[in-house]
Amino acid sequence: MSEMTIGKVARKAGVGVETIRFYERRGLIEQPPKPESSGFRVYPAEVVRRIRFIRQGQELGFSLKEIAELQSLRADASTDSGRVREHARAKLEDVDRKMARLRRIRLALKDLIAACPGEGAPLRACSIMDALEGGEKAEKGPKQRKETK
Amino acid sequence: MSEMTIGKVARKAGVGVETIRFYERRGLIEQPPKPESSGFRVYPAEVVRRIRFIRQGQELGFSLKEIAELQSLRADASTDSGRVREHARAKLEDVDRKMARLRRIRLALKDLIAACPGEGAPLRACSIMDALEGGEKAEKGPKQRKETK
DNA sequence: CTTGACCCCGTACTAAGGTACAGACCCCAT
DNA sequence: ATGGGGTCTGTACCTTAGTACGGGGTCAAG
Repeated sequence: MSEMTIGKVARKAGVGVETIRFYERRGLIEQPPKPESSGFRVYPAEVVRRIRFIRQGQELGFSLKEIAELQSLRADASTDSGRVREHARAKLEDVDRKMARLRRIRLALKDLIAACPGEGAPLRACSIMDALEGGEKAEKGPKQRKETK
Repeated sequence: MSEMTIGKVARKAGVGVETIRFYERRGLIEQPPKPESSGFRVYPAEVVRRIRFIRQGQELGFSLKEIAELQSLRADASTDSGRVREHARAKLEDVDRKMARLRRIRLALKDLIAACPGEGAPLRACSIMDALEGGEKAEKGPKQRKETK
């Protein structure tokens, strides 16, 4: 039951079959065995998970190249675990940065929502940029410093 | 001091001048006044912030179109605050979804790092996909359900 | 043994988001 | 007044990530 043709994988993963072949060319998913005569790709169920991982990664702003790197990060007997660890650490920092930014945007959106009354109410003026401002160390002091050039 | 030419803005924001003009064409930054004779764009300091917002948004997986929408979300006397609130709420959910995904990837990376010993050590086999598996409600039961088609 | 639904490969086309000229203009320091 | 930067508009080109064929093979049902 865990073997599927490309079309079925595509439907399950919510992408087109062309996309799967494209990912294969890019090395994002290993090419599956094509049993003699029939020449059709036969996929293990797991590939659906991998494709979904790819799409989620993209929605988070990772390029296909970065996603490939993430996927190839694996700790096992055949890899240099030190290098993998370092690489993973770098990616982790990346992720943490993204999360920090999302948190700021999140707060800005909440500010904005709070500024918009439900039905008839005060309505404090507010934009995303203003709201972000609040979240940052807004330098209030005298504005003469640096960047004279 | 707060007025700048395009080149200076570009340097401060860390992008090329062409990029700024491109954003202008796309309506991501309003075109600044070009004082008579000189014909050069003159920018207020604020535009640097806006450009940085655009770039951060992109790193988080928002398209320029979405970023433009975010930027135009503003609560003030001239807008329909109800619509703005709804829109902001939708974006907030978007952001929350992204954060949830990042958290999963984050945990997977930590698993991976933990699986890689510092200098000589056990080394548990582990890949991103395996680590993500752990984070999800991995259905362990008998695998015969649904998707017969 | 034909027909409809899939699959194969290869190549071409798209859309988004820039990036790079070309040819001309402006400005100010020497 | 002139030369080196910087800017203007406009068009062309590039990369990433698909999407869409065209021409052909496969497979199971009827």
